[in-house]
Amino acid sequence: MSDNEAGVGGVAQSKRADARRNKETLLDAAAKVFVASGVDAPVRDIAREAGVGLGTIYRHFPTRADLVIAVYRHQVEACAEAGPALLASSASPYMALREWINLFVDFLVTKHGLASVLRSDSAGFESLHSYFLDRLLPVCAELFDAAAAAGEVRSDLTAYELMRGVGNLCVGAEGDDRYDALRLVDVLVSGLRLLPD
Amino acid sequence: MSDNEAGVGGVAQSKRADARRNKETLLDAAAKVFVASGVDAPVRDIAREAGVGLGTIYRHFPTRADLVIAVYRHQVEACAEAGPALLASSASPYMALREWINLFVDFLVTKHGLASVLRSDSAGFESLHSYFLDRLLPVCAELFDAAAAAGEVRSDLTAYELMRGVGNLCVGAEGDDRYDALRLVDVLVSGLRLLPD
DNA sequence: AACGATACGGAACCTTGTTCCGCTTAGCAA
DNA sequence: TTGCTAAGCGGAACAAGGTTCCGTATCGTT
Repeated sequence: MSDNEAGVGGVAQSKRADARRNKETLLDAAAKVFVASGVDAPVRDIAREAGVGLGTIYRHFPTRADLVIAVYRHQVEACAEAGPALLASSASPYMALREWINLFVDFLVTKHGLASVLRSDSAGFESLHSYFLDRLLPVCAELFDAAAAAGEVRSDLTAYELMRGVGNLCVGAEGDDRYDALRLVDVLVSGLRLLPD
Repeated sequence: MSDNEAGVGGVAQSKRADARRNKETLLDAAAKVFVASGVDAPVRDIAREAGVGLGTIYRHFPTRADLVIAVYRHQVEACAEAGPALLASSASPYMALREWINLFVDFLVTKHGLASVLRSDSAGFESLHSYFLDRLLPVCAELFDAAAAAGEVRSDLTAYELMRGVGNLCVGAEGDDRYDALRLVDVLVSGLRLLPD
């Protein structure tokens, strides 16, 4: 992590509030543009979307690649942080798991172009996949275990299997209108349920 | 195939001799530059290497991608054509097979960057891999079967297995100085030999 | 030898990543 | 509140690479 980030779960730190705000704005804008135009979208488009100058982007992210990586990590982070929050706020562990998986699927489908970045052997991208797993698997496991402990879901599978299952259902989404990954995942997650009968 | 190419095994046809010559020169120059600098080498470098202007490149290959594809096919083609030629000129089918496999390995190691092109989902690159197999497997089989028929090599494996074996030995070559794919392949091919004892 | 079609070279153009620098402004001190 | 100053900002300018265009040179034919 760079020098001006708080630890896990923190938010960009900086002397000046506007700088912090801009960095956040940029990450959001970049994410939006990446979804709309793919990860190859020009830096200028992101600057425009964020309403900032090119210089501002390059101060926060020295190269284009740094921005892509930051967006990816930012999204993984957001997804990870949502886990405990949902667990605390939802009516039941199962509902929390269900909602979290929706976020997760959003991320998977959205990252579309980011997947190719993961494969790339360009400098700086190689550790993203392991980061992804390291960060999200424990979160998924926490939610899943909580639901299992509450007797709401079957427990004859692992959190890893669940994540893989969801992930695989999302493969090839986007581009095939006849295939709704979100719906399939919903079916899968419904299938987890242990109905009291 | 474009409109001004002869059929399989042919060479570029064109009204004017200089145009034909230039196309050939370009393919060679591009291959050379790709090996030296990777498939991302600038078009200008290729023009310089070939000693022609940019316009010449773009007349023969409407886009950069067309050039890459043409080089790839050109090399597959050259490799394929070499098979029967070697069979006719070599001292024995086994020696022909051995020499052909050297060419094949050259191609594999050389295509290095081209491999990434094969994976790419950019327009125009998707059919290259199947072209590769369709064209080269029969050639390899012809040489292998000839050597087998002459009793020079063991015949308890298929040409496909041989190609896969050689291909796999070449994976990860280039970039690891401690690994010499060429030598390993030589060992493998030597192992094919049925020594009269 | 002359001529028309074909091909050539490379300057010019466009897009995109990156750098640079004068101007603005947040945060602090008096 | 008012200055002060360094952190930040915007965007023009630059660099690099793909692509286009067109005046010129060359080929093949008559």
